[in-house]
Amino acid sequence: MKYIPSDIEAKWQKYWDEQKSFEPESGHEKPKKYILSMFPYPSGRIHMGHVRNYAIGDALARYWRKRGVNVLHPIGWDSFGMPAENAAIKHKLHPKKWTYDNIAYMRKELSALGLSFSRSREFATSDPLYTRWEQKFLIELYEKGLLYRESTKVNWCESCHTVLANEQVEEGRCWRCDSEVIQKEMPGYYLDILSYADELLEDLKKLEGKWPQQVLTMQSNWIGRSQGLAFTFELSEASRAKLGGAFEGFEVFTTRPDTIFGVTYAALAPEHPIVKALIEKGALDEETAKRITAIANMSEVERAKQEKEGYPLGIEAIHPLTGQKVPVWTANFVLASYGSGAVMAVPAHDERDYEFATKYDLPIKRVIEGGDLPYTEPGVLVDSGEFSGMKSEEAKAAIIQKMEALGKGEGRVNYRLRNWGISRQRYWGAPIPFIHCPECGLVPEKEENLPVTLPEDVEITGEGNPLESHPTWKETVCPKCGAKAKRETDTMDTFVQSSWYQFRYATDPVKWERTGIDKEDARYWMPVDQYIGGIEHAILHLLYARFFTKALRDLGYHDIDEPFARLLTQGMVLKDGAKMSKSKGNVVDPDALVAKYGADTARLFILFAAPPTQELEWNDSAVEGAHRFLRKLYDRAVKTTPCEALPTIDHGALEKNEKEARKKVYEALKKGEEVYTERFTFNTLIAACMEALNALDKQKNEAVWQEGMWVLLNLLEPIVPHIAWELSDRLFGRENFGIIEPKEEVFVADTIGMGVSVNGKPRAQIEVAPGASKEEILKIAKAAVPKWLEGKTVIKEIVVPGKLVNLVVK
RNA sequence: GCGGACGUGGUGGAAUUGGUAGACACGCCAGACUUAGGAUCUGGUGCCGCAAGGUGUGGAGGUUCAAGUCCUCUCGUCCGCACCA
Repeated sequence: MKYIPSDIEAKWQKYWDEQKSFEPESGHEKPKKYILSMFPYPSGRIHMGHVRNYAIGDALARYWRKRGVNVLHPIGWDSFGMPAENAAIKHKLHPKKWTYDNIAYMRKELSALGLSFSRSREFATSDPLYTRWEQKFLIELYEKGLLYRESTKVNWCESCHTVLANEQVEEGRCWRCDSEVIQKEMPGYYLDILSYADELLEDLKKLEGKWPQQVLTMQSNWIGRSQGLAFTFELSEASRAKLGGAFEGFEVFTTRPDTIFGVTYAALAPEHPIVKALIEKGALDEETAKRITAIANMSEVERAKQEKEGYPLGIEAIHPLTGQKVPVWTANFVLASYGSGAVMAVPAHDERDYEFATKYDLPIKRVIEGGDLPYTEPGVLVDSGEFSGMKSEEAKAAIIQKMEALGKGEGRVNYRLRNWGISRQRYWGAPIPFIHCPECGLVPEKEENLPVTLPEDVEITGEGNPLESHPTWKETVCPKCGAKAKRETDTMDTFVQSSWYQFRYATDPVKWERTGIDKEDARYWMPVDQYIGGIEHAILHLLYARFFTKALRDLGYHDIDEPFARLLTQGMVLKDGAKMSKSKGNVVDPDALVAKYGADTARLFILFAAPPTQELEWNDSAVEGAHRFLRKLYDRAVKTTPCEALPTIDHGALEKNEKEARKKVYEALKKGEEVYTERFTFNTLIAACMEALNALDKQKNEAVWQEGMWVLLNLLEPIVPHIAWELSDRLFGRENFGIIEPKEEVFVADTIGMGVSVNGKPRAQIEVAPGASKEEILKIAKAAVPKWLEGKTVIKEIVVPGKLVNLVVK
């Protein structure tokens, strides 16, 4: 009988479909596992990255299912987004049709891989029912003050014609299309992620050891919490007069209040209101004013590349503790977007201030003892009035306290994190359910009118927002007063949808229709026990999803703090050392691979070639190798006699090769436990199975073969399910798909191999009886290496039972 | 610049607590079977050497009876952050 993957795979896929084999049980009594691979964007076809992602998730889901655990392993579609509109422009297809056609096609592709997804919970984020609940959440967040609308400078992508969140700008470029991002003043909706900043940071500790350290570090840096002192620099009287009394002073923030006595100047961002006012009043010479305006128009990224540059503003601020006057400058390195856009400058203890002071010949005053300037380490204060002699930490607290007592400042925490701008000026997204009423202002849509859906008859040109230019869609009435009003035409960032989809899956589909997230279901299934996805989402999606989970908790929808208990970040799939991409022409098509070798080979290779967290280099001949193993497994199984139960074997009566084969089989079984539950290094498990099959091949005992197949097919089922179900069905009626306990007797060896080293160099191999004493082992060891002991004295003997003997000689 | 990860045969990778480095696989070499083979099977394969033996985990030191594993320095690759006061 020949191994024909296509026949076997079609047969079992049909069976699983008909039997609804992978639906979770609705009861909440059994132990559960929620295994989730990040859902795909329906771009048209699946790629190898998907295959890897879902092969890992499927292996875990199938493993737990065999252990009798209630498993939720869902799939869905992150189906709103720009590419659908780009396709509409290019191919004259409606975004909705394009999207749902893609979903249908990709669903087939995934089915062909034999993935054990729950079909009943599949959905797309563009489904109106999903939008309905999402809009409801948004309105509730608004009512709670966690969503607001404001006009401010935003990141605008000229190519995508839309606003981007801070997280979606990478080195000044759009995360999706890589074109340059400009700053533009625009109104938009913001989610107050900042009010969760502390919790988001604090809860990273709970994920320690369960998420990759790298991701935790990235999130922590992104949140960027810093603690310090905020205080107001009052302007001198003359300076106030110069500004026409419009400003009393300006606020600054510092994390080093201990260096406050070292302040020799203050610096404002070029777009600071005081700078603007001075320019408007003509208080600065024309040349300088021009230059400052030019800097203010540069992006932060551009500015970062420039040398430090600044100009004296001709005004003075009063030091809050010494009363001395310090000059106020504007400088290109002061960020308008952080803190209050102004800083106190301590050149002696800050590298940037030092560089600037040196360039413009500003005074430098040391207030911390220590090495060469600029000295940025903490230390003992000098020349700091009543605080001299204190250590930095102590002084920080004392100075904050003093400033608070004087009413001149306060201890404050600042974050690098900004609030999440969710407005997008695009068509193919979830509408933001608000209405602009000339009388009542911003009004949420009534709940019974949800979801606010997209109009179907739109023209998509890539220019402007199609909802804005639609003739009638935005015309509506105010839900409050009934007057004529306009609908909001912004749609939501698609990251909103992926921030809570884990709750959609966790809810029974029938309950979902009626009530949205079900608290009891969420309590049972959440959090996701194992989440699997690419490292590229380390900040964006994973931070948003953590935030949204907490926000929904506080709206009362569930009581989970963190959505993903464990996270595995898979490595990329490469070919010729580069990421697969159409433009490089190095794409390996999963469909073609499945057609040629079958899904099992594709899955086996992708899990065997590298541990899941590492990059995986594609190798066609290694795929052949994986296929060869499956053919061999099939061939040997066909030659094995079927049986109904695990055969009983008298281990003591076996030949050496037979014992060895059993040992390898049960070693593989033990490895399986570890790999499926803790380590996820499927490559080592597959290697162990290969070793076991090789060892079985070296003996002919029928019962040993039966037992070997019984165990190996069980172990391999999560990885190569079709062939495993087929063979197990024929040989054992699938009775072997349960928990198999390792048989300890096979690990009791007649003799144990040990290495003998002399002066640390391996010289010989010996075989000793299992219970041999140290003396006996040494005797055998010495007899094995006469050549190396001749004429020498043994001065030290080290015996590590079962491992090696090391003789130190002189 | 700062932070992190990694560096093992021709290749992908094993080595879980310091204890026989290179499991497993790819490739390659030789042979068997065959009309043929890019099928299958057998054997070999870190490097140098006919061998004995030597040598070997990016490099240099160190700790230890023993180091891929621990420590110090250094080189390289990749990733993240990048004036955040």
